[in-house]
Amino acid sequence: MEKEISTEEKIIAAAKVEFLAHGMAGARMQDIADRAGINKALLHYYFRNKEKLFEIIFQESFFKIIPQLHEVFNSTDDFFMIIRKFVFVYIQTIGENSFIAPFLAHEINRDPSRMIGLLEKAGGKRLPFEKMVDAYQKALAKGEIIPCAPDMLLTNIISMCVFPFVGKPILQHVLSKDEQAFREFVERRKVEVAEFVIRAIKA
Amino acid sequence: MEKEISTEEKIIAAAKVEFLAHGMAGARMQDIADRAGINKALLHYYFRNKEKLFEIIFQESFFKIIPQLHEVFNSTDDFFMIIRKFVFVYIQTIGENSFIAPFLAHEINRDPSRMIGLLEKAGGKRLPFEKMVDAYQKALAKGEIIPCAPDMLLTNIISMCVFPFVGKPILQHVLSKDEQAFREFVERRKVEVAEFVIRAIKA
DNA sequence: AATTAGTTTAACCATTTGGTTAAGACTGCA
DNA sequence: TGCAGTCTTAACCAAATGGTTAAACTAATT
Repeated sequence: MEKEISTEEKIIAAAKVEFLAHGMAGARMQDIADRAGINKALLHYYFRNKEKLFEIIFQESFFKIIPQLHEVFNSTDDFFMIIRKFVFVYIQTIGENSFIAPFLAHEINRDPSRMIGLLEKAGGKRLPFEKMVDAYQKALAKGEIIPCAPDMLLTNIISMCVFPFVGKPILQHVLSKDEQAFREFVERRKVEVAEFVIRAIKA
Repeated sequence: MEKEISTEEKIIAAAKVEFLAHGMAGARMQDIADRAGINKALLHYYFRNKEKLFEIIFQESFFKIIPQLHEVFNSTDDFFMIIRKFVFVYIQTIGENSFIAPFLAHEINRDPSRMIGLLEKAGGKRLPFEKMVDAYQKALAKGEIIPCAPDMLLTNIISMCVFPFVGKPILQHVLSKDEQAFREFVERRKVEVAEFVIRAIKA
């Protein structure tokens, strides 16, 4: 039985590779067409123009690594377990699509309004942080953690989860890690980052 | 007494703005010329081509926020003070040039070899990490800290210092901070990140 | 077989973009 | 004053790039 990949799917896949590698400005429609095994005219037949095609890739990438937050913070686990799960799932997800983080970082800095538009349209207005603050306050009331600004805490956690992928080439070089060693490093971080955070905030 | 800004300086300043805002692929030579108040031919008279001009901006940006590491780790301070100084200086430096971090992140991911070439040419081959390991081992021997992988520790510290600038638009939105609030947030981080790290590793 | 709608292609077009040319202006200096 | 080197400009060029057109192919539908 065959795979049956539609032309549209081939285009999307090719566009993803090109846009993630070179960004909106650096990607070439001709290269996308070549990679998809079609010609430029067909590309424009399926997706009117570069902007439209980019929008699709951006959106798909964005929602692949942004909104995992909600579910984790909804659970009835204690605060430390929430942190463990959050870190694990987040590093796992980004690691499976490791080119997305630097791509999004660049494109969002270039035009933040695109991201804001997406969030406003799709999401129930920025719940994740509020949910996280709730969990934090409960833990504080139970005396499990020391007082610390939740915005600081969340920023620290996200930074440690995301940055290794954005700064991968620098870290790889500074720490003398080849591809294999870097993968193992990321694997360890799935649990060690959480323990690091917990040691920093436990009462 | 006049300012006396040479044409060359005007070009560099203009190129910096355009390249940092749009990246190599997105920046336009015409825009750089316009911003510098000259025409394109003069631009090419001073800097042969786009690549050459980009190289200069990249290099200047790179060495502005990368090698602060050396000096801090050389001091005779105890480990905790080293961390405090490192975090403070690093966030301070990046904060003063807040567009450099996302610019470098993008360009280094696009072509890591450029960074590696720069480091090999200019630096005494990746000392910072070794220096940091030394300081770590001394602190461990004195029983000041618990055992923890130095590569993890360094990655955590750098992540928390750098990421807020790379992911600024996202963080700003998630945490509902306007420009002013974000500046104050960064200001607080200059000391709080270090204390966070210290709590996580102290014996 | 004829019709029709969706799909695919080769050739073409207009604009943008990095880069060049040739000539003029300004400067210090003999 | 004239000369030489530096600086500056308007006009121009070739290639790349996003996008279009019109024709042709394919597969169901009548």
